[in-house]
Amino acid sequence: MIPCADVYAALLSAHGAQRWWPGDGPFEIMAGALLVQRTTWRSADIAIGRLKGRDLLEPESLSAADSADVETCIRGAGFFRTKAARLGKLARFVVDHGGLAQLEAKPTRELRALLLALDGVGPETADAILLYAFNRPAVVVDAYLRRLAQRLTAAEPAPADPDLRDWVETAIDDPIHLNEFHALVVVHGQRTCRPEPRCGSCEIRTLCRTGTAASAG
DNA sequence: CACCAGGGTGGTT
DNA sequence: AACCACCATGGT
Repeated sequence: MIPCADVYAALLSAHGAQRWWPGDGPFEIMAGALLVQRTTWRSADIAIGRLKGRDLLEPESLSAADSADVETCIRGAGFFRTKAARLGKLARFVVDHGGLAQLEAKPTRELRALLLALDGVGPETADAILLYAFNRPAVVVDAYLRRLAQRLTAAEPAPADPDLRDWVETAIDDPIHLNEFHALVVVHGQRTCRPEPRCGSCEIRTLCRTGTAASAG
């Protein structure tokens, strides 16, 4: 398989540095990771703004908030009942562990296990939180990366998640570049590496081998 | 109208 | 382990 470093270089050349290091603190990033599930960042960001406007984007206030108030703020981000309940559990989790500083002091392994035990936090969200909120070297394996890998390799069956993780880890090991790589994969996936049959003219198509007669050119 | 958007959970086979 | 329905709104 093509080295991940080559793909990284091609994506960077095609799209430029994304600089996705979100600000406004770890807890907001954790909440954002839950809110953005199966929706757009635009919708999630609006929900974040509404929560912040009511001072609900802090562990203490959110854990004590009325669920209906949270639902009102985040309705536009979809699955609002489910996500409101999960946000409450996330806030409670942080409070019960003595605040963010206590969590930040934990080793990555332990922190990941704690995150995975949370309602609504699976592998992708846990790694996104580790990377973006806690600045740990985590590989985010999402649908865009799977699609990109499948187009790169035309493998049948598609590469498994652990293989994708290893593929990235062997090329990139620091959080800043893992962050940038993930951002580039997402941007590329949104702009051109679209679901079939609307796969666009790909900037890194020289690296792709789709195996189909129409696009093998 | 059909499909997609930075998933995860619980139940079924 | 693989597969499925479900959660729900907003944009194209």
